[in-house]
Amino acid sequence: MQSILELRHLKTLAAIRDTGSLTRAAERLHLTQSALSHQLRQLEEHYAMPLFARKSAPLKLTPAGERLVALADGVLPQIAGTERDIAKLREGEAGSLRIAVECHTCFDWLMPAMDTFRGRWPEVELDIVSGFHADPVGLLFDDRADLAIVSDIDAEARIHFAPLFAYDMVALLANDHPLAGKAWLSAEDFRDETLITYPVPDEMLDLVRQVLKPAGVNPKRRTTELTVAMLQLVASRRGIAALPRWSVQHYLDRGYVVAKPVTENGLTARLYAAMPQERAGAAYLRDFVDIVREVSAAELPGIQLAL
Amino acid sequence: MQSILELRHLKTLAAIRDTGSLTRAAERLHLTQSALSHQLRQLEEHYAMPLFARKSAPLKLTPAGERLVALADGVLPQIAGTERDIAKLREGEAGSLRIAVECHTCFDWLMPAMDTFRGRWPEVELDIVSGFHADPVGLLFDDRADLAIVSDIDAEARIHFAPLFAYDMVALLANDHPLAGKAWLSAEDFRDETLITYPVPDEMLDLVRQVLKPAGVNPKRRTTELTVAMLQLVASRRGIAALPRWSVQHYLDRGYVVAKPVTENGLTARLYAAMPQERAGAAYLRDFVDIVREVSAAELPGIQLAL
DNA sequence: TGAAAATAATGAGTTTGAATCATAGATGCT
DNA sequence: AGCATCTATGATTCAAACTCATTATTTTCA
Repeated sequence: MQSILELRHLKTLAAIRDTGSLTRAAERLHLTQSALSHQLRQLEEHYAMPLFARKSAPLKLTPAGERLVALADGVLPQIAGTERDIAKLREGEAGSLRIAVECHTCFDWLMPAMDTFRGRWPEVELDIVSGFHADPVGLLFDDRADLAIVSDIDAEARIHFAPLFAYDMVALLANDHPLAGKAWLSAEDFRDETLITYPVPDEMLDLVRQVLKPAGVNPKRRTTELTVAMLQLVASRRGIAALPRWSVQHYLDRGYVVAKPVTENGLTARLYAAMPQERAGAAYLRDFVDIVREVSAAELPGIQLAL
Repeated sequence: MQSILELRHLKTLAAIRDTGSLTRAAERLHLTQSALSHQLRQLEEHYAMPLFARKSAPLKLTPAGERLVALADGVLPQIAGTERDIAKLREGEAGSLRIAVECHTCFDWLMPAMDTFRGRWPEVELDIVSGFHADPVGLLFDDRADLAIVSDIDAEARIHFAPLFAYDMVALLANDHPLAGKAWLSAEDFRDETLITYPVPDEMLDLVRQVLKPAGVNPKRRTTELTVAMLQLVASRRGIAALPRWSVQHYLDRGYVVAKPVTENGLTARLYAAMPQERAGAAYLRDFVDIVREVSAAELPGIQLAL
């Protein structure tokens, strides 16, 4: 009558607690909903107790379930810590992580991710390659950066692209803007407007690169460094901006401006971490990618981890 | 490239550290040596590092192995604690554990086992049924005890016998005793000696019940309550005693008296915990049995857990 | 040092059981 | 009510954990 409990079960329980449903937990663990249901049934049979109050959404834990989740919260970080320590033994404590960033909004999630990383890998030299570069991947080849945050994959043989997350870009308009009545905006809608952007090359603006340029639309421009300034200009009817929905959700909730999808199907931006192929196996680089995904999923509303 | 580590591996590593060999660890885990060897190889491949320094006995851990064992030491008790808590949720905190003991030497391991038990199950009423009873199992039927420590299994249908451990009984003689030259003692050797025992009925003395009585040998007796007093009498050439080897190892190491096996193959005593069948499933009773086995294996030299 | 004994590693074969697939049953939402 | 979403169940598949049989290695002891 020995224990059947394995770490697998603890990971499942923690995921269910985090996501509130078997289906979403299964997705996160790259398993099927059925697999988790079977796991749960096995545990409940073994302990001869229910672990979740069924017939309720979100799934609610029983005291026994709570106890197991508390165990998971205690144990899983210890496991992760040990595996990091072993990677350090294998690869050495040190290393460098110079991050090249091309997008302004990236700093919103990059800072907390770097904080977490610094705590876990204190010996790794952590830095941001300053300035906005038209070709951040080039910095990898020149050994001026170890990792670049990019928004598309160019088929570079020597570069490994690790998916981070995806999110919707939305166009922002003044509440009383004539286009505010439309369900979504087309490229043509931008032709006679002023486009408010960050001061970066066109190739780095998803809206321009993926929508306006292909349609031959090239509106007037106005630039600013700050997201709040862009919102201020939009609200003052000085033009239209396009930003990640998560970066402006706060202002949308307060009715400060309105958001419209770009094109009928919306405009989805995808972010990747680009690394030199031969170093992509390094534990601290892979852990950085994991941290970014964790932190972003927790802090940015409405992003998708699967892309 | 996610973790393959499971609790199974941690249990294996801890067992190897405790026993110092794959073979003994496998025995303890009720697996084959081959299974553990495969497990280890899998782990070492996954971490791309050796976990043990081969070509040495006892097996010596590498730093990575040490780290994993440290993890096991941190995690496994948490698992056990959680499973106890769940059992308490299922069966209630309370209960009673009145222990009937028939052997004097049992107190040597019973006290520390009870201490550990009290820490883990503070709500269970813990008691020793005092006095030495000729039929401790009878106390179970009368509901005057919940568990009895006995040295043999009578085929009682309503009683469950959980094996505790086995050990060798040895005869103790003064260093210059005439029989001290023999390799082992037969029943006949006792005929003209004085047998020094605890003051209990003959049925409770393994030597008498299993060796002397069958051979029709009934030597003179002298009794005392205390083990040290028995050793004192033996050393003073007042007679021969028979005690568990583990209980007198300390004195043997110091050459205070000499020990001889009884009969050519020795006299092996076996201890069992007897419980009413219908209550044998209770988590705290099963945990008590586990605690006794753990504590005894750790404190009593030369006992066997498998019997 | 060399032979015998003990222990670990290896590879093939078997079995277990964890996951998936397909589907039925619940539950919640408008 | 009825549709959409989520969970449970049973059959099936498949990976991998274990055992068995054997070889290789290490330790012990004459």
